[in-house]
Amino acid sequence: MTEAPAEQAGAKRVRLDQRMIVDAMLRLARDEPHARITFKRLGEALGVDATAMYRHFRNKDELLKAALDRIMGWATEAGRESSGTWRERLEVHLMRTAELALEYPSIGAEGAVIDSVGPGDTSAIEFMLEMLAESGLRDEELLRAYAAISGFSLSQSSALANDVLRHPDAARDGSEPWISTFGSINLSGYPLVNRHRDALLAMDGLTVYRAGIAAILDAVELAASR
Amino acid sequence: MTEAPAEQAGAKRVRLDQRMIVDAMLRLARDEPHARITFKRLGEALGVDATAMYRHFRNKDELLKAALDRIMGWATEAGRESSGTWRERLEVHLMRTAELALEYPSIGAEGAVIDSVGPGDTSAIEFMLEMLAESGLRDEELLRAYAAISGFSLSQSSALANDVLRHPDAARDGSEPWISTFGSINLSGYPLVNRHRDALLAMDGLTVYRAGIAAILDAVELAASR
DNA sequence: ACCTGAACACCGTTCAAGT
DNA sequence: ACCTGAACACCGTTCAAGT
Repeated sequence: MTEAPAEQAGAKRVRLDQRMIVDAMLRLARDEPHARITFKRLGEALGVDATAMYRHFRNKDELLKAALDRIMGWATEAGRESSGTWRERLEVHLMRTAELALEYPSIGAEGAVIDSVGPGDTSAIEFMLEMLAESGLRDEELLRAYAAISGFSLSQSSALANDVLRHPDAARDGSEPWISTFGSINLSGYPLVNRHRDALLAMDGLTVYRAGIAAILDAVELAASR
Repeated sequence: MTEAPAEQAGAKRVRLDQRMIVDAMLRLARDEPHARITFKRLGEALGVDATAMYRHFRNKDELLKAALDRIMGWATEAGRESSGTWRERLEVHLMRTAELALEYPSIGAEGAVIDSVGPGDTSAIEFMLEMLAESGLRDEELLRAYAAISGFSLSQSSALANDVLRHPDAARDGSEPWISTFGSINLSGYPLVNRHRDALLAMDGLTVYRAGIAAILDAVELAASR
């Protein structure tokens, strides 16, 4: 569609650095939500050869890691800037995580695959531990709660992002159905599925995410109250 | 390594069907846990050209869907054959789901990406609804619980499988660390991460899975008791 | 020191040709 | 009716050559 847009028209040779590349990658992820990012597209967007990125990142995984870390940092900022109870602030952070995964699908999709462990990721862990410590949990219980929450949040956000990425006509607000169809299956053999058929098909991705978060946080409150 | 093994040495022309292809794919997924399955490898294993599969499946996604549905069916069988309380039986099913994803990494990795919606998948939904109905939950609460559990189980199992798939030396029993390293990050800026550093690094994938399942089922019991 | 561009070893998928 | 094999349009990655 768009002609290869050299970012600065005058510049003969573009001077790259890691920051610029990650910026371009994030921009691309947001602008082309239904396409996996390739070095070719990235190079076009930066006005640079497709292989130029290898001067600054060992491989594509390292690049994705850096981009993912930025997103994790943003999600943590949202949590830090919020006010309210520990649960409300944790929910702000977790919802922002899913929103950002949906906004940058090709990055968010990697959330379950890569552990970035940069400053953004580490600050997210710190924030979650902080909120859970406020709930009253300690030691092993604290860590189990962190595991449950971060595991769910990352892997389910990644699933939501993958859904957008793979379906060219998918909405980006988490409103894609969790179960798209029962196809040609005769549901008479599955009485409960049959009874709840319409409700199951009406359930969207973000609803599933919210349900998981709510359940886990209910369990955290229960454990903390004992 | 291995020479292209035509399955039946005598057969001039191999006669394919969907079942054979899915069988071969599952065998390959189990035997080569650190490699994504390609049509080339699948064709070699079946003694057939790489493009022969297109007679039986529209594309690779449809094939993966069929294989995933088989796995979901097995996980459901494990739950059905178990005895005990609804929670114990549900746990059997959920643990089996993760185990199978780890045993067939290249199939399990797709669990969060594809909704198979074949008989295996549908029977899994039916089983989960059945167990949750036994807990006493009804209607919206039942569906929210189902959403939380199936969302977590599928997406987190898929994350575990991806971990095996992408790391050539990864163990296949879920014992891969959830956080592999804090790299070069100076943890003095993250006091809680720093305090729990060793415990965080000691946490493995299956522990995270168990923690999530336990939390969600605790919440289900809490909701059911009201 | 850093970017280019040819080259390599793959992928999934299509399609005309075989049997 | 079903499998073959050449061909296509991609990928990530390497490396010698440029500047």
